[in-house]
Amino acid sequence: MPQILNNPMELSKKQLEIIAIAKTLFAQNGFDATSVRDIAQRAKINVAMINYYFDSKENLLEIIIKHGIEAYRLDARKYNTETDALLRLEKMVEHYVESKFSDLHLYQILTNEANARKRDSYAVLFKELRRHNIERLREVIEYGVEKGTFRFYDPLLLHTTMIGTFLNFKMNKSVIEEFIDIPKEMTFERYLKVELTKHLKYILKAILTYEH
Amino acid sequence: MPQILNNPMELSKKQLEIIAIAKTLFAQNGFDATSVRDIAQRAKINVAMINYYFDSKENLLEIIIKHGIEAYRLDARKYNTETDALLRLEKMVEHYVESKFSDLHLYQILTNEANARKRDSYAVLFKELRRHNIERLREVIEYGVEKGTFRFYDPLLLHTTMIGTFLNFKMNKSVIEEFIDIPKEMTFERYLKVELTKHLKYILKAILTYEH
DNA sequence: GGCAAAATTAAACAATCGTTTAATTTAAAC
DNA sequence: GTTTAAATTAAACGATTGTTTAATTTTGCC
Repeated sequence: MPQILNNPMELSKKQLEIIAIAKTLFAQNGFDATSVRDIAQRAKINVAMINYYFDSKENLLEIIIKHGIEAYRLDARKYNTETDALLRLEKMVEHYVESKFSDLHLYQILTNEANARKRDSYAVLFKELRRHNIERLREVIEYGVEKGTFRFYDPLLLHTTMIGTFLNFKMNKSVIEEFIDIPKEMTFERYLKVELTKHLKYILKAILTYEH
Repeated sequence: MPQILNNPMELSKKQLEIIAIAKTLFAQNGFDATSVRDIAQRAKINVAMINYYFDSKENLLEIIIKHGIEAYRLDARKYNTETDALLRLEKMVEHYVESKFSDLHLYQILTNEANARKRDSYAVLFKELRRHNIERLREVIEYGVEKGTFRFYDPLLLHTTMIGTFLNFKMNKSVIEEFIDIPKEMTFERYLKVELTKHLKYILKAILTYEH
């Protein structure tokens, strides 16, 4: 008699532990290249427990995504306090990077799987999330235009550049390590976060204030 | 007695046909989610022929990558004819987008697999390619700086933004189709190429001429 | 036409996959 | 302490995986 998962947010400690391990493996090796036995071994549980807890491997992925996706939703209240358009933009970038870094593994899974599995329910969730964030970006741009600080620029294109830069930055760890020597006292992730924030602020300001 | 593949560039018609089909499937579904039987069925050949021609599925992937990766190498002669720094930058972007679009499927495979399989030989090739292209970008930037047209900006970061924007633009087909209505007489790919080129030119010019 | 090499086939291989079963242990409730 | 449900286990399930085998067909050459 398996435990029924009516509410995906009500997860036991053991389930959260399995989720954390599965998330890491899915992000590192991909969904298909990760077997339920890999997960079970790392979590020190019996293989059958995964089906007992999550019904199926596919459903485990769905629960992982549904459980974490809200962390990536831009919250306007986090930056709308700034009245200066440039400062508001900067604050939005900080909030944006912060939210992505809150769960890097999940975001990698989302980008990998949501594109390979366009049919599934979480692809819809991902799309809705993207639409939400593009709208938030549009608001910040239009605010700056009203204030006379910005020229208007397509938020869809800007969002594409932001997401793309973020993902590529994160994926190219090995290349970056080769090109730049990171201060000893800094972790790579910390460095990534600081430099990415700086870079994104710079390019967004440049694009939105560019006189062509 | 299988045919030995001493020179990966000497491929028969049948082999090229298999490669084309495998490339599409690997890009669409991922390497692991594509079975050799899927490939054989689509190519209308016996499953054993894949091992006969390519030794193994893994080796097929390697041959696909090695066979096509050179198309992505930036060739300075394609844009160095321009003496104006801005025009040279624009020409480089055109050449850059053109090269990526010459084989979209392969580029998707590269980004998906080169990150999941850091150990393999083609990951090294991919890294070397990236290094080459970053250096070409650096030259264009420094040329503009010498001419007094540009301010210097880190080519690694710029390259990250270019690649990332490109990949995300390409992956988000469904979102873009929702936001923008594409002229009936235009294919989505064509639209993607035109808009991406325009966008990349704009943001690069903005970043490199930004007065902060 | 005969012959050797290459190409192609169906079938089987062992390994691994996600999942289910049925038995057993643990935990909670009374 | 007994009872009932939940948790956990080892084992097996059928399906699919990449690959190999051994037999057959096709091809190119003299």
